[in-house]
Order: sequence, then C-alpha cells, then structure tokens
Amino acid sequence: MASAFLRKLVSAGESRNALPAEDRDLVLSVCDDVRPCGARRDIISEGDRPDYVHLMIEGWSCRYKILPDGSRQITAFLVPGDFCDVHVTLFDQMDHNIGALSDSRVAFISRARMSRLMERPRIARALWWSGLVDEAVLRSWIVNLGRRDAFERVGHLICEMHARLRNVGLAQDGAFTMPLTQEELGDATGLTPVHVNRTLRRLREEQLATFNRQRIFIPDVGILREAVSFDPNYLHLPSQV
Amino acid sequence: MASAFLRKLVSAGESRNALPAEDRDLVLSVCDDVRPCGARRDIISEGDRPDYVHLMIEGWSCRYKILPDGSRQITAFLVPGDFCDVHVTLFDQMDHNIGALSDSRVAFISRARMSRLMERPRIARALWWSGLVDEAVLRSWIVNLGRRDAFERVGHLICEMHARLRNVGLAQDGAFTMPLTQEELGDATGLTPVHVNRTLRRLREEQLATFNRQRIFIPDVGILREAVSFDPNYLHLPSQV
DNA sequence: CGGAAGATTGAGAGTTCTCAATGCCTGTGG
DNA sequence: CCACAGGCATTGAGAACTCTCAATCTTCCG
Repeated sequence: MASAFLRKLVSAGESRNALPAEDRDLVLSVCDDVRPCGARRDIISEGDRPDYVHLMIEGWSCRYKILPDGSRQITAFLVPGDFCDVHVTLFDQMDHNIGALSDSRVAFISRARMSRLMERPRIARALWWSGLVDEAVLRSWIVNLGRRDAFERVGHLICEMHARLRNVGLAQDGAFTMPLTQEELGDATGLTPVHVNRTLRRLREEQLATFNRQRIFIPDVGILREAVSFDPNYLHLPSQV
Repeated sequence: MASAFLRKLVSAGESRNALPAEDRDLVLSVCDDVRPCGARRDIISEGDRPDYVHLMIEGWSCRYKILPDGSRQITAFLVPGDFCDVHVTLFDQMDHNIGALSDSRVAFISRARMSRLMERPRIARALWWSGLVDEAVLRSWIVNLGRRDAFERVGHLICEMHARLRNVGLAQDGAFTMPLTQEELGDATGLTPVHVNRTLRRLREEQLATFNRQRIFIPDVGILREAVSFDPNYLHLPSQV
C-alpha cells in the first residue's frame, strides 16, 4: 500500500539498510486513511490551511500556480512516496495548488500521527533528507527553464522522472508510465503544447525516447542522458544509475 | 553585526515579537567568526563537504550552476541574513556552487554552534520557517522563467529583492543597492546580457524602475508590482507591503 | 593616459509562439 | 455495431520574442 513511500524512506540517506520493523509498522499504520482523488481534481488549493498532511500513494499530481492571464506553471511533479505538504504545516496558508493529474490515491495523515512519525529518528532523518532533495529538484528545474532549449528541457524531465520512479520501484529499465498530456508537459517545461509535440517528435526521430499513450520508452538511458546532459547527482539517489 | 539576521528571525513566523534577550545574545555570540569574501570568489563549491554553515552578513552572493556549454544559471540570490547551506549538512556534498557577487562578509558557524542554535525553539522555528520561504522563492522563480516574458521577469526579480531587503532593513521605500552586472541579472532571469539591457531600458522608459551604478530606484512600488504582476504573498512577510 | 570591464545599440538569425486546420482515439447513444 | 462528439495529438505557416555577432561608448582604475 505505502510501498513506494517505504522504498523512498530507505533510499533517503547514507545508511541504505532496511527500515527497522517497528518503523515499518508505524509507517503502514499511519497510512491507513487512503482516499481516492480523481484526475484533474485539486488535492489542496491555494489559500487552504489543511488539517492533514497528504502523501501520494498512487498516481501523479503536481504543484502549480495559475497566472493572472490564465496560463499555468507546474513547479513539481509528485509521484507515489512523495509528500504534498509536510512543510505547509508552519505557514498560515498554501501559496500554491496541488492537483491530481491522474486518478490517484492519497494518504491523509493527521498532525498527531505526523508527530508520531517524526519521533522516530530514522524516519525524521529520511523526511528531512527528501525535503532537501525536493529543493534540489526545484533548483534543477530553474536551470532547465533558464538555460536549456525545448529539446533538452523535455529530455531532462523524462530522465528525471525515470530516475525518481526507478527509485521507488515504479519504472522498468527504460520504460515507465507518465500520465500526462502534452499540454501538461508544456506547463511544466514552459513550452506550448504545440512545441512540446514537435519536441517529442524530434526525440522520437532521434530514437532517444518515445511517448505514446502515457508510456515512455527509452531505448538507451545512457544515450538519452548524454544527449540532454542529464546528471542525476542532484537527486542524491543510492546507486546514481 | 548580525542585525539583518536578527531582523529576519523576528519576521519569520506568526508571532512577530522581539526575540528573547538570551536568544539574541546566543545569535550574536554564534556569529563571531565573520570572514571577508571578495567579489566573484566562491564561498562554497560543488562537491565540497563544508565543515561550517555559512551565513551572509554583508554583501550579496548567489547559488549557481555551470552547464556543460559553460553557461551559468543562478538559482538564488543570498542577501544579509540568509543562510547559504543549512541544509547541506545532511548531504554528502554540495550539488551547486555559492559565489560572492560583491565584496561580502560571511559568518562561519560550526556544527556544534549550529546545534546549540537549534536547541532554542523560537530560533529553530524561525529557521525552519525561512527554509520554507526559500523553497517558495524557488517555486516563484520557476513560474518566472517558465511563464513570463523578459520584461516581467526582470521586473519581478526587482520587486522580490526589494521586498526581501526591506524585510531586513536594507532597502528604503523605493530604493536599494543591487550589486549586480547586467550579465549576472541575465544569469538569474535566463536572458542574455544584451536583452537584459533592452529590458532595463524599457523599465526606465516606462518609468517603472531605473538601475544605475548598482542602485535601483522604483518611483512607485505599487505601480511596478501591478505592471509585472508581482504578489509578495509567497514571501510570507509580516506586513505584506 | 591607457586598458579593461561593463553598458548600449544595431541588424540579422533562430527558436518558440500563435492561429488554424486536420487527424486520431475513446466513450456514448442510438 | 455504428455514428458522433470531445479531447488530445499533429502539422503548417507566419508572427513575435530573444539571441548572436559586432561595434561603440562609458566608467573605473592603475
């Protein structure tokens, strides 16, 4: 049920040993309130002061902001094992939205339970760690948007999601499910859907990656990474492969 | 000496009362190892495993990454009161660089002292809070780069730095010192220096802001904010003005 | 005074966007 | 089982924004 989350906890930090059984049990018991969220529905909206912390169990969601002119910028993708809002507990209100991209299942964790979770040093440390990774991902997106062209941006995003999903057991060697439309891809990469389409065509033509019916195929991960200059070090993953 | 830092601590959080005297004294004593850093010198480099946490006391620095083609992307500006690397203590190594932009003074804080600081609930909470703000700023930069044109990007950055500097007492009503070249502005906004120049000209012609010899003047902050759709809520500042 | 870094401007090239049309796939209703 | 509607993907063509290259000007400093 919360297996992606467990995998993520284990991979976060230098000591890559399995979690103590009691930690494991606590995690599982704390994730017993799982609720479905339909695609395109908001999990949390700007201005909310949520009572629960939300953890992705299944499906993808995203952080996003809507601009005055109606355009949207996605600032992060959240996949199983990712927390939506550990941080916001401190703020008076959310300063951005989180919306489900596909039909998802989300664990609702009360503050009390969250505190109990944070009392375990191993878990607290792993959560702290993955918060830092989230921040590193934000920086890498800034680099992407600021200094790379459409081709590298889209390729880079594909590489990142592949690496992150592998880490929680949701990607095979060079294939994974990406439940996004080309428009959503554009909202994340700062491109128009039309240009995303042309970019995906180029990736396909150069046999670097294909995107068809929500499935990504990467013939050779090493070659794609090379082509778009993707270096996974910022994700601070175990194997770095 | 660490007055910007103190101001920032006070402003971070809902309770905007002055810091208890003992907290104040601790902060001051912990910031007694202040070292100069010349402009354009790195404070910390990618791959480092720093022994100290670094706190900006005077001057500006920036986080940045160099890409394979030699271009640079700045992912954050650090001004007095900002920590450079609270977070990295957990990671094995820095995944980006921090470089001084102007002649600066930086406090070196050992891990032991840092722990002592974090034992004070009020301070720990304020640091946690400002870490969250840093993250919100990263998201806002992503929105900036992804969905705004050059004019809004530069204007938005000016508004942000103005608000942040006001918060620590380093900006007047509509004026502050910004020790950047147009090239550095471009590295932060994802533009070329040439285009930054044209953009600044437009801001000047429309009487929204001028940038001359490292001084920014904003005739009317409200009008500028309106023109570039800047909403300071993501900074979670006290007055929001 | 001379040199170097940074700012400014012009002109042409390139990437990405906008607008618009067409094609494809899926689910629904007859 | 088929027709149709709606959402999404795909393609074309011209416009817009930003970049590149290159020259000139200004400021700062030894």
